[in-house]
This record gives sequence, structure tokens and C-alpha cells, in this order.
Amino acid sequence: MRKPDLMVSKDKMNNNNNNNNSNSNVKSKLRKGLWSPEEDEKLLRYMITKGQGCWSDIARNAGLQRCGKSCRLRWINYLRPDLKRGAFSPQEEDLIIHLHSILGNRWSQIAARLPGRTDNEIKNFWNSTVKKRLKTNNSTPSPNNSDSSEPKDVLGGILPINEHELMTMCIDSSSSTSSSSMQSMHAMVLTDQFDPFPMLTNRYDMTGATDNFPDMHACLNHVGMVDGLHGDYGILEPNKMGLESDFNLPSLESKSIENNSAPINVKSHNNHFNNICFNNTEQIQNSNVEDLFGFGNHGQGENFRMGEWDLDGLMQDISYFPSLDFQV
DNA sequence: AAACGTAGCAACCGCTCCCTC
DNA sequence: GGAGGGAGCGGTTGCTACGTT
Repeated sequence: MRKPDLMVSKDKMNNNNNNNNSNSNVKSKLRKGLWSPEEDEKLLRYMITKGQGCWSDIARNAGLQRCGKSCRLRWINYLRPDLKRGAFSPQEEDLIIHLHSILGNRWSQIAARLPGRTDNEIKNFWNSTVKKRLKTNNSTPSPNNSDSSEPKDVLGGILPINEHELMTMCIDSSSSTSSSSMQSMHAMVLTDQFDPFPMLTNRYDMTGATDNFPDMHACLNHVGMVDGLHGDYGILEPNKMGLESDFNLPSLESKSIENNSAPINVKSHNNHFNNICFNNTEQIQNSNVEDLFGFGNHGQGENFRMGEWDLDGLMQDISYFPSLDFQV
């Protein structure tokens, strides 16, 4: 995780680049490289108010000297309100390893099972951390630890998790917002009741960052995070920020989470604006795992052994998981 | 204290897939 | 059916902070 001063220095560099490039932009050159805060805000505001569409149009209409592709990447990997920042939890790490054993380097598919995480983030995490760790743990390279993009089975190998743990992790990490959340935020933005960019506004001054999130405190209370927000800018203490009531933020990963209704876990943000994550630990606590996954219906039950399946069969069976909507 | 190596992250590139005409 | 354009994905690169020598 980068330190705040790093981000500042990066942003300074960005601004310099921006300034330098702004001249060349006159010559209708598309900008490349790191995004400036101003660009972020433009894109974010546009996405919040107008919603998704053709990315090249978005780039143009938002007044950005960027190609649509770059805008899409920035939005997906950085600006999306439902992004979860910070280090991967051990559960997430296990889940990534497990899913990678099933899906291989299909990062987008893996990311779809880790709400709030992006494929890029997971890919970086894998390449920088997990791969190394697996290599360390298993000095003798096994097929499971190879870089191959082909799915491999690691059950019975390095992973200390069983099917229930996997399911718990899936549920735990399954995010949950409804499309109505986007609509409500959209409406709030349109009526100036809600500033979706507090960290843009308070980029280097986190002391007032959450003043713009008047409803964060309840969320923090709900998920037991009243101690504060831990981010690269330090620890934010919600009770010192005048946080009061509830608010909703949208998830764009509706395809995997749209049917859930979980509390919002407001965690932290290390960069431009607030991070929202949607861990739903209560859901699993209050639910019967077999009910959730339909084991009784599908006859997997205690005999559920992924390692014994071929990929096709696995995809077929795992598709029953509420948060595992494989598209293979 | 400086040089060098490493880690982590953001962004780009090139390819493929899908949709529309 | 095929051409064109947009979206999405995975691999790769570049940059900066941090750690080590």
C-alpha cells in the first residue's frame, strides 16, 4: 500500500504531466499516463450523473483528453465507488488462490467473486505476492503453482480450506447493492444533496474528508468499524467527523451481486475518495450454508470435492453458488 | 549517505469477442 | 456472411517508495 506522501508526489507529478500535456492537448493529442485529480473528478462526476455508455463518448463528453479505453480502465480500476481498497485479507487471499486453481489466469472471473476488487488488482496481487508466496511454500514447483493460465487443482495441496470455507469466503465477500442504490445516489448528486467525491475535494486533507458522507457513521456502526477508517491517509475516526445516518452507494458488479442486500461496510480509501466495501459477514452467520448453496438440491453436500472435477464439470456445479456465476 | 535491488501499483498494449449494420 | 467499431481481458511495462548493502 502506498503511503500518502507517495500519492501526493505522484499527483504532483501528474499535475506536472497534466500541465505539460495540456499544451499538447491543444494539438488534439490524447493524454496518456497517470490521471490527474481533475481528470478523475471529471470522469467520476460524469459517470455518477450520466452513467455508463459508450466509453469514447464518455471521454469526449466528460471533457477528457483520454481515449475511451483509458477512461474505462480508470473507472473500473480506480474510481468506481464500490471499490475496496487496502490489503487483501487472508480470506480474500485464500479465495484468490482457490479460484485461481479453478479458473487459472481469468482475472476478471476471479474478480467477479471478490466484490470491490478489480481484475487488475488481483492480477497484481497474484503476480507480486501470491506467486512468490506459493513458490516459497512449495520449493518444489508443482503444476498447481505454475504460471500456466490453465486451471489447476490445488485442493489437497497448499490450500488449507475446504468447501465450506470456500463457500463462507464467497458469501463473505459477496457484495451487495441494488441498482436502486445507484439511482438514489444519482438523484442525490443531481439535487446536490450528496457529494460523491469527498476525497477529491479533500484530497490531501483527510480531516474533513468524511464531512461529505453524513451517513457513514451508521454504516460503520453496523459493520463494527466504529473505531475508524484505516487508510493511507491515516486513521479516520468517524465519531469525530460528524457522521450520522445511512447512505447507499452503487455497485457496478450487478451481475453477481444484484440479488443481495447486505450492509455497507465503509472501510477506507487511500486515494481520491471514499472506499466502500460490501462484506457481508452477518449473512453467512445467519444463514444455513446448504440453503445458501443449495447443496441439498444438487446432491453435492459433504462429498463436494472440487479437486475431483474437471473444469467443465466444476463450472457446471459451481454455477449454483449465488455469488459464483461462472460464465465459462 | 548513496547506490542498488525489489515490491507494489497504475496504466498501456495488443488481442479477442461481441454486437450492429 | 462479413466488415467495422466498441468493450473486455490478460500480459506487460513504467514509475516510485522502500529496503538492503
